[in-house]
Amino acid sequence: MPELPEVEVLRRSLEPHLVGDRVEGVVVRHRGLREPVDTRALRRAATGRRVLALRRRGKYLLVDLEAAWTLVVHLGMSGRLTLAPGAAPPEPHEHVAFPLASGRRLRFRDPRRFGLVLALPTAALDRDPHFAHLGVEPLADGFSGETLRRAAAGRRGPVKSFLMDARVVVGAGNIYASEALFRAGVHPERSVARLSPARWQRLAESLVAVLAQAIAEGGTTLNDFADGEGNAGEFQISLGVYGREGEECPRCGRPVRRRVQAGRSTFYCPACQR
DNA sequence: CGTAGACCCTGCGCGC
DNA sequence: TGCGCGCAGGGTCTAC
Repeated sequence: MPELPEVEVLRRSLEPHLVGDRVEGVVVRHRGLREPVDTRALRRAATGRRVLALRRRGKYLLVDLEAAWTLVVHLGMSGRLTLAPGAAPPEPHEHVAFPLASGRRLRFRDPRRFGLVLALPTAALDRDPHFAHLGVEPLADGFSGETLRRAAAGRRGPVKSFLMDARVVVGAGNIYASEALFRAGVHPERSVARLSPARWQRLAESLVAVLAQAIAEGGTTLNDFADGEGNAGEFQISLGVYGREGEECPRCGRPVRRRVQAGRSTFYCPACQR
């Protein structure tokens, strides 16, 4: 479900409802996520704390709490984080829930259990192994083609894998990597060693533009993405190539192709992307 | 060192 | 209708 735009849409939708509320407890129904849920650590960090702010780093949602604790939530492929009335019965796959002083419940649901919920000291986030290796934020000031070009120096391999490498730049997953490459006219299998500075710049600008537009349109809802209030996104209407194998390229009209790269589907137009 | 592939897990849509 | 297969928005570990 979630790449950078979806997590950012979620953050914005939850923020006004969550900030100022207080976590009253932690309910863990299934601790077998990407990493085992540490119930005691979550309770110690969160119980009785007010929510101070919601932030995002890459595809991680960060819930800053009093006493310098931060809840870290990653949605994996199928995770959802929503606010529910406190009396609502647990949904299927509602693995972790946080009852709130307002009477509501923040619930984490994740059928595939590739997601993550943990607590860390706020000041230690950058040093934590989950974050220490992460690359630049594409929507931060200063991100440019030069950022990408420098990171690619001495590297090999296809540019699509490079764009999805969180050690380089965070936030682009399978959808937005394909879309940024399409907008930039860059073939997904082109080697990073063979891209001119001008084309790196086009690629960086395309990535920023596609992420920003996706956020503005509420994210991409292919199957089940919804923000914290349950609203679906609309960016899927604006997708140029992703999931459109065989359909007409919106630019040249020739059929969009799909091929598997590093185990993931890549969609592209062989005529427009070189 | 960097890259490719397997793997974690459940659910859905498709073709037979 | 039922069943098996392939596929799915992520990340990490291992083998080369």
